Amino acid sequence: MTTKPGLAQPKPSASRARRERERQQMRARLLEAARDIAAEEGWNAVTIRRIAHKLEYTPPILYQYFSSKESLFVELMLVGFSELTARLEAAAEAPAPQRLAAMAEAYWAFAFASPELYQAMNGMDGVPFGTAETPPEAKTAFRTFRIALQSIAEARGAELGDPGGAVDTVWAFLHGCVSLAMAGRVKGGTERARALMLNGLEPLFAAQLSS
Amino acid sequence: MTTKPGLAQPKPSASRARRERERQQMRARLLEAARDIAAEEGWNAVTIRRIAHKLEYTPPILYQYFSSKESLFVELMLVGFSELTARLEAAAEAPAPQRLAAMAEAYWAFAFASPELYQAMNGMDGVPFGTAETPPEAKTAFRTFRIALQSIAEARGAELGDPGGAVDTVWAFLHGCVSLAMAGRVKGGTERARALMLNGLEPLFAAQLSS
DNA sequence: ATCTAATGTCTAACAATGATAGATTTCCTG
DNA sequence: CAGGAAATCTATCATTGTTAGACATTAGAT
Repeated sequence: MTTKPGLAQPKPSASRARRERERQQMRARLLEAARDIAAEEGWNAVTIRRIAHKLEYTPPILYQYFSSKESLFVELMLVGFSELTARLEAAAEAPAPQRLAAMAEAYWAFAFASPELYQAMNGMDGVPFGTAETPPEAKTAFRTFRIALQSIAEARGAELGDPGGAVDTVWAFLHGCVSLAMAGRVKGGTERARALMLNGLEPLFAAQLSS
Repeated sequence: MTTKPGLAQPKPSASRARRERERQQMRARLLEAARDIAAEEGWNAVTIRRIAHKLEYTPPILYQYFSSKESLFVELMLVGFSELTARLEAAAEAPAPQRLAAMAEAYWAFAFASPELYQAMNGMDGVPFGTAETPPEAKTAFRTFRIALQSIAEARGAELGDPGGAVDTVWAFLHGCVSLAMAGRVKGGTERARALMLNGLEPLFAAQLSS
């Protein structure tokens, strides 16, 4: 043995990189398959065998890329936060007077464009969240939101008394509106729920301003 | 056959009533067992065999009282709405100036006193809600809330521009706060989440007043 | 070019789950 | 007491997530 056998140093040889890339692609394909099935038939229909079959593999293949079915769900949750962040960042570019509404509409649009991801992020049984530490993808989404809210306050010549609290408050309201709407629990349907959300947004935000 | 065999008339004979009563008691015991297990170990641990074993029965017993495991969940959801209604009604007795906060605290207290029911009511995968028609238990909770909000508005010499919309809006906010807090996604923990909820409540409600 | 070791994938099986059919017991009613 | 209905159990099913071990393929060193 010419080298210490303990920790295999990366050895960035020729095709080592390709193998790793292919591995990541396979992970992505598994995630996409699970997501597609969930989007079409709901999370109950997402089974290991269905995922594997969709890619023309056999069931145990999943465990070469994820430690369990649940860990695949967790990863999809992170994908969800990333996609949400992208939409929030885009909405933050809106001119200041409409920026608040744009953020809310971005949140809403994400939820209804990808309900399967939204469900994976919120409340789907089996996805722990607060139990472990908050994942960085969620922190990023939160930070994007905070910066946007602060910029809106600034544009009004005020500032947020408690920026973190303001984000939590607004986020909770948006989530509540989406959650009830998605469950079909708002009388006038989703269109009305969206209007109620936009109505409540402004006073809720204004109350977060200080000085 | 002396009578039409089609629809068996009730025949309210002697002990027929007791049988029916016992049947309802057994249903209640099954529901309670499921709820207890969920409260102690989470909904994932609620299995047909666990429920039956807890009552010293064999698994198929459940199907003599419920058409499926899911239908038992749905029934527990209804129990949840009933218990929530009871708390809301009690809170509606508070003096007008504190009544709004009392309603919110009642909602919060219910959620954290019976998280297993709260989860069964909201978002737990496998419990359809908006799909079918809204169950009467949920309508009752909603109505209790609406009457309370209207009474608060009246006490302030105003009225709600859109009573139904006001309830949906406030409800969404409360649900969002509880949901995020329960998932451990509010920075300062549940105590802070509760404070944020109470802070946001007033401006959100005030914006629902008209004239 | 060939041998060896690692990597990827499959076959076969496991225990646990929700659910059903049919036998069996228990209990009411006539 | 007899007959039937109601309640419960035994045994079994297909499906689920998961693992162990065999097989094949490829990478890297000789």
